[in-house]
Amino acid sequence: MSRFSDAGVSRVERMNILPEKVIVAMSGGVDSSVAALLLKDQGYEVVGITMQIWQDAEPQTGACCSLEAVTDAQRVAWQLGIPHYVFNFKDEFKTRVIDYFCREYLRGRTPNPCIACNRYLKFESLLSKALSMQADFIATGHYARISRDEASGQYGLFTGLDNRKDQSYALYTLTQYQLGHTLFPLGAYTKQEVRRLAENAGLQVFHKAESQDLCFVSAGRYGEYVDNYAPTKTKYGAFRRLSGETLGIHKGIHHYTVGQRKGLGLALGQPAYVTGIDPETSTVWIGDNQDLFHSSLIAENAHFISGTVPQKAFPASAKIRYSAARIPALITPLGSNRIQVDFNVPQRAITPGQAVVLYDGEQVLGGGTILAADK
RNA sequence: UGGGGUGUAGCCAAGCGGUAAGGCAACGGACUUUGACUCCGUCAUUCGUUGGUUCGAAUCCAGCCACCCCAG
Repeated sequence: MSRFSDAGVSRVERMNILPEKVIVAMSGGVDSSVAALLLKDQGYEVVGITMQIWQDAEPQTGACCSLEAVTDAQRVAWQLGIPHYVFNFKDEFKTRVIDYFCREYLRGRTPNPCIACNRYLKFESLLSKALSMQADFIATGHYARISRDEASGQYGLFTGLDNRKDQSYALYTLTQYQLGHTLFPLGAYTKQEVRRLAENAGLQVFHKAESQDLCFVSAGRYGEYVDNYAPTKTKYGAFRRLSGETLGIHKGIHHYTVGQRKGLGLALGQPAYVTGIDPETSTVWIGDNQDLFHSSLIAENAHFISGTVPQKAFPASAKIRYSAARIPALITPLGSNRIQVDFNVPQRAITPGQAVVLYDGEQVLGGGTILAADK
């Protein structure tokens, strides 16, 4: 079975017009490889690009952008018969992702580097680069869908059809302009189907493990990463109960996040969780699981994909972390790009720095950065 | 150096003569394109110590050591 069967002849070629050009961000993984494969089969003029973002000579393995990624991506591109280039985005990655990442932790907040990487690296820097190369689109291996409403001309972002792999959460910052120049070829596929497509096409990456963990930090050592990044700004502090009782000494607020249980070293007889972080006093607040539930939050830097900021409260569903269910909520615009989200059901561990993403069914409406849990 | 009490894994703690529960923590794994959560698994050949009694002791007895409390 070969992907070179005539089943792949695209509508574009049949229509006998110049094929549209698309730049595919190839990480060397299964997903972006199949994205390129699908686009090629659909008749696009496909160019593969691997974004070089690692900082040192010690790139991580098993992450989305490691050094091995380049050779894997090259091999796939060669198999597909498409050009492949490696572009250096090291400096931008440093300022837009790593600096942000460390800065947020030092502020007692919990960053989401994947969202920042998507927003600035892929859909600003890479898109800009692609357009300068006369490309019509960029494409990635994200599990999400884009559609255009013919009547209004508006683009919509939707969840990936494979609910287990849906990555729309990390794409909520996209704009109409970006959506108009983006393709997500995997949006209608399941992970299983994607692996099968890769296997059938003879791509050796079909069995590669899922990428996970931070791509720029060794597994499980992000705390040390921040320590090294800003050795003079990290400092020890106290674990304290809401009652004021001091329970112990912690390694620095950047080692903790709201809802965290592991790594506290507090043997209290009951599981202990981080309920809050105060950067002013370097206090990490400790409580029980039940202390983590809140039904309301305030988010800042709200973004609406439609480009129109709602003026009055509206119902939607929302999720407060990547792997969470969408929960019915009432969204209230507060002005200054802030929104209030009131959930029907209390949510566990609403965490400052993380994103709250708003949905209408399967459509992503937008989102914001959580400032604080409320009530 | 009077009296009383307690000594079981990093912490808490069952056990009361029949061959070391449980919780917390820790560690490992699964899950996961962020941080987390969750789930699964591992974790005392040994019960402060030295002897004794017994077929058999963490469990009974004695000495010693440590800590705590109450007294003068």
